[in-house]
Amino acid sequence: MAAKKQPETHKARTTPGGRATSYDVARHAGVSQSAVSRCFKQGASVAPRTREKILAAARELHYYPNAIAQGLITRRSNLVAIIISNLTNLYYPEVLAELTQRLSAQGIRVLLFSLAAESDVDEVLDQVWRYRVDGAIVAARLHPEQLAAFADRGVPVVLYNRIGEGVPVASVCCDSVSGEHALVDGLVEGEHHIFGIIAGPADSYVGEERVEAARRRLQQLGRDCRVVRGNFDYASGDAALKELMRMTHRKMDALICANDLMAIGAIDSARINFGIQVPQDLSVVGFDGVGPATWLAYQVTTIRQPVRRMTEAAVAMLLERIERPELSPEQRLFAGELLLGSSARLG
Amino acid sequence: MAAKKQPETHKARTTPGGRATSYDVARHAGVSQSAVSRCFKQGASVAPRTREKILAAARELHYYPNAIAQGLITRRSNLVAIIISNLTNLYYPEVLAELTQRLSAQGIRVLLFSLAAESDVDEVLDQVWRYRVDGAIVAARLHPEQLAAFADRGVPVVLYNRIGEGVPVASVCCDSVSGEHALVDGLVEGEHHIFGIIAGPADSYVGEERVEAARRRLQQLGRDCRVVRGNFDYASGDAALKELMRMTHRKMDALICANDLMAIGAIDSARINFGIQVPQDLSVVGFDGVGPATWLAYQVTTIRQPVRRMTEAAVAMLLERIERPELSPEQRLFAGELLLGSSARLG
DNA sequence: ATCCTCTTTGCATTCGAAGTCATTTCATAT
DNA sequence: ATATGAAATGACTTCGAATGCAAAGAGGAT
Repeated sequence: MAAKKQPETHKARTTPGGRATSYDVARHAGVSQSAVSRCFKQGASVAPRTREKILAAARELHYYPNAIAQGLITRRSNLVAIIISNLTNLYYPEVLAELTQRLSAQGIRVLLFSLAAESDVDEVLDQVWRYRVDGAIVAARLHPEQLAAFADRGVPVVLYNRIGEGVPVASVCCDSVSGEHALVDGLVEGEHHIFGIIAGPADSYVGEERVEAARRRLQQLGRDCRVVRGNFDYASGDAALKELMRMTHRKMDALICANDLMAIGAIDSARINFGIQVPQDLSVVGFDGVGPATWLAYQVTTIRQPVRRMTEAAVAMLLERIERPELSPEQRLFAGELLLGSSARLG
Repeated sequence: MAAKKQPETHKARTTPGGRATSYDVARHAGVSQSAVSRCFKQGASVAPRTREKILAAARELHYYPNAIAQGLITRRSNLVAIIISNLTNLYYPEVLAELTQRLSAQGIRVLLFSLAAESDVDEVLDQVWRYRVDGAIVAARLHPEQLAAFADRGVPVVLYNRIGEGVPVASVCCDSVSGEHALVDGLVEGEHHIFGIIAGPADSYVGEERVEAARRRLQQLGRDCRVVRGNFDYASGDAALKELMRMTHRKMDALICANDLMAIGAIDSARINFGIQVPQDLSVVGFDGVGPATWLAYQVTTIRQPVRRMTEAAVAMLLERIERPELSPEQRLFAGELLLGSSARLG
């Protein structure tokens, strides 16, 4: 009947209000705490009858293993930090949702950190260390020292759409170069002459990379271009377009934008503020393949990032590194898909 | 020199790779572990000189208190679960970012759960219990039993833009009724005659509430209307518009949409598929006040939800209830702001 | 110097589950 | 019936920080 003897420090608490512990379940089922623990561990040795008893007791007491206590003893929190700078980017929510669901499917929980300003990174990292996350997926700019901190602490990181500048880090990116080449080549073949570029903010890795790629390709093909900087949002697309129209005396006939949102802002601005026809008078291309890019009013010709494959790769790489921290940094580059919309006349 | 005597079970580990514990810091500073603990606790009694020594040692060893261990002993994880059904909704990313930042500012971390399907709720809750979150903010549909589970376990919840159907629960919502009244009144005064409504999915609380409010108001004012169901996304706005045009033999001149995204889909569809002028031939109104609603091409007349105030309230209510679990459920209703765009001719 | 109070400090215990090790149970082989 | 190995089980310790309690120290008043 009664279990041999259990340290009586754990007094009976039949869980009203408070939550049941493995001791409660053990007492209820007339077994030891160890048995309860084993019962919830895959592949442990428990007799079928005992398991039944324990599971019944657990169900009755609404027992759920305390992940906090598990984390403490196993040194595995099953938590992964996701650090994203600006969730309002329109492209990130999709990424976040995908990552979260994929990690969940692997039994891993997401600790979300959303930055209002890049300067908040250090405070965020402070918390990341405290929670002993098993790893991190980062879509925000990290200084080399910050990356080094991850390495020092043995916390695997995977960067999303950025690389460790100078420091080797695992990362997944969408290939800006091939994407921009496809766009530029198409535009050039489409007989455009005056090129404009709307760049992203200077501190954006992909922004700079895309613009550089486009610019170089244009140069290779003997085309000149004007560049104006935006900040990835709709309003800056509008503003940049106005600026470019001024700079080119309204002669610009091809516009390359560092992301879709600015492309959309520019298209609206061209049509509404200047009465310009897109794509007849002006071809506009973007990058990302966000939802609004396919809206009837825009149908932006753009490069769609393979978000599903990228997030899948990010999660896979992270999990690999959690299991085997010695794995060397690897960079995976995914080609985007050219989405032929009707915002540009490609050749 | 050496500290009196410390249980020698904690062997010297100078933290290379592994992370320093309070014992490591204690040894390094020549004090007891308790002192280290107190040093990191607000308002504890530590002599200034000792504090200095300890902080220096902590800095040197890169010590960060283990939040997992803290959570175990204090029974406070400082974690809050945020459960959101569809992050792709365009409205939620903003909410999520706000919530996350506000909670962070309060020293609370966010455990994010994003649902692919509503049926996943139970699995998610399982994890919520395991992680002993201090509370939860939920923007997803919960059954009464699921809500009861929160109450049983003493985990405070705040619902966002939904209410506990039947069960009293703390919640913040944007007032659909006053919002729709303003829109409907404006449309009626603007001399519209054939009204259409694009509803949200049947399982959306706000969707149903908005449509009901609009419908009743129209009825009060003696106007009839046709209702077609969408699912809150762009494509369904397009589809619903087509359906409504068919139903009204293209005579509809006022369209009320349960959210902005469908309003935008409908506007595009009207203009592009039917060559209808908005707002000259058809007035369209939405709800939410999401980013794209203010784009030049749309300028949707809509009700903007006071997201900042709502998230602030949600966080405040949750924290209150974490401190004082006995607080009774409260429902806070925020009036939205009528955003006069140019997608509708209001009187 | 003595006594008393208030502040510092350390010891020991606690949180809840995992896992090591030793012991018991049980089925099978002889 | 006995030996043997495998399976099942329990006692105990551990993870890292917080905290009640008692002891030690620091000032102040007398």
